[in-house]
Amino acid sequence: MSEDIIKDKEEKSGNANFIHDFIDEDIAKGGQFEGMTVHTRFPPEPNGYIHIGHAKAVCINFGTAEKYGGMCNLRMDDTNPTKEDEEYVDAIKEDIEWLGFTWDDRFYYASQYFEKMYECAIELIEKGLAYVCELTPEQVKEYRGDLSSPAKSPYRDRPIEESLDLFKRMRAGEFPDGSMTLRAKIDLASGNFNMRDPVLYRINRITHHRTGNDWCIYPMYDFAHTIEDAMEHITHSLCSLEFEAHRPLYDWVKNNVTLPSKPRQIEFARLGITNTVMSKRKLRKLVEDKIVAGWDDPRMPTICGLRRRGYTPRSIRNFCDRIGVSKVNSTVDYSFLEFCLREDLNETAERTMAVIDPVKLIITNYPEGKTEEFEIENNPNRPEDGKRTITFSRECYIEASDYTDTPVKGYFRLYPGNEVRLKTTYIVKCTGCKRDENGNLLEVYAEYDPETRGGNAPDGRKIKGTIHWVDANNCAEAEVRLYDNLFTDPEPDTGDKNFLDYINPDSLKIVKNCKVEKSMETMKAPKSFQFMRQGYFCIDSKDSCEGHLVFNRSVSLKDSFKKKK
RNA sequence: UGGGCUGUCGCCAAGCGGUAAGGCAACGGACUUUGACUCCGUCAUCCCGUGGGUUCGAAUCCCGCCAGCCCAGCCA
Repeated sequence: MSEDIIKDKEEKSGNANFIHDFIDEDIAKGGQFEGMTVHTRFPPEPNGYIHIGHAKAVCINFGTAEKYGGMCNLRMDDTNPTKEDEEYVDAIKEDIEWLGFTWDDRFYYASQYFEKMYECAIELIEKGLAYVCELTPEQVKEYRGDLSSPAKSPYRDRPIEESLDLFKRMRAGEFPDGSMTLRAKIDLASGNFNMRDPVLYRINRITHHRTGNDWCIYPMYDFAHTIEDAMEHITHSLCSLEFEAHRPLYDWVKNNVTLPSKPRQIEFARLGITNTVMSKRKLRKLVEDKIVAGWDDPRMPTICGLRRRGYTPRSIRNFCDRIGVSKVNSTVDYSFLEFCLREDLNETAERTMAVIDPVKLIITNYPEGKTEEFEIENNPNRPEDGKRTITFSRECYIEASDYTDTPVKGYFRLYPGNEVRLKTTYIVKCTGCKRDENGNLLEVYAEYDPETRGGNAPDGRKIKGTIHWVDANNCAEAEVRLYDNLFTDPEPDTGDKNFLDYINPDSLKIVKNCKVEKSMETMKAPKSFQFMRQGYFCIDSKDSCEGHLVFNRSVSLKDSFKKKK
């Protein structure tokens, strides 16, 4: 990660982080972490695209390693071939890389430890800590017991030699799928169901995307994950809160199997965002039901969706950093994510003028056929971004909302008799407009003051309104996509709500025939633009956001104007 | 009902016994060649889920209660 980002973190986040406190304690007391540098990992299961919730986990794991001068591995947790596919692996790597994190050569698959895991299982059996169970899935469920009564497991006292033999034959493929499992012998009466002799291995004949048909038995998460972490010498395994109840099992495996290290698992709260669903199941439903165009639809909270929406890697990283790390279930306001983006764009995005709802403005006293050139800064906040040349002539396009016949108090854009500045060029005085028989605005007329080239009045008169425009004789046409939240309910993801009932029918509006500066034609993107609140436009080039147009008037200012009335 | 975890402003979040940081949102105002941005101000004063207790002093320690979340996949 680059220095500016580290600096950002220090400056922008005043939040403490309890994980750091734990690690500080571990370092201080030495013990199992004596002489070890902090080592973390991000272990996604390659069964879908990663979203902003994963980004939080990525930032925490990579960020923690970085803070302590350690390393963070990227590991595909592919222990269940039923759900996984190699196609997601590349997508996940691409998204994490885009976020700005690197893992160098520390990229692993859980499946590469299958042989080691098998050996660990043998060790447990030999120690009398695991046994082969022949209960059917239904029976296991039936025997599990409940809150007040312990589980039953008729095979747990099977002789070690017998379990050993059976387990080897399970691996050899002698038994059908689902007929047997390897179970840990822990505590059938535990209040924690995860400790009631949990399954360690199941038989499942499915071709694995990495190991093909080498295996017909696959390890379960709790058993496998602990071994993966230990094999990679992970010191701190940072995961989300729902694994809290699994920690005793993680520790059990860690303490009963001979492993190269003993990692510590620390859990943090996962991310929720208002008006958004974050569960993979629900996101998949949105894609399958064609409610959105795909996983990378700009309304999706996926990293690839946010990328097309115009989010920058830095804005997402800053967001993840500033929401803090705690154990409280929380739902962050979408407006906070937007704030983090605006903050970044305001600083870095190059501006271009564009008109969404164009109406022609004719400057009646400007010579026909004449064209002038003006230099305009690409980013007023960053002179080093240079300037570009735009043209000005007798006709230009302005927003229809920048004209009114009858101004209400506080309106200081165009109306008959009023003066307004066309950004960077001249001050013009409105002289009227033309409408069709239905009252639709066709053209607006104005006269310019030749003495005000550059937008300054020699007599020092104040001009309250400045509006954006594009040269009608030198512009391009574009389609603009206006995006809003996909859901109308703040928490479509929770409770017994049917999240599909809260789909926002206005989450996408396509506006054609928008006018944009000619220079935008030369940008790589197709003529399609996305829109975000506060007037930031992005050019949607399918894979990435090629640029941003900052354009304040049309929505946010209209809104604030309404409020002032 | 068993086990685990959590409760500080509308939303995040500091605080770790000494008298409630910060950010977002909101609301005022100043400034402004995009009514944006920026800047200034307001925003928990019988209070930190709640009831007790300990203490000179508690959001912070102790006990009880209430609320919410997670766990009974051969998912992760």
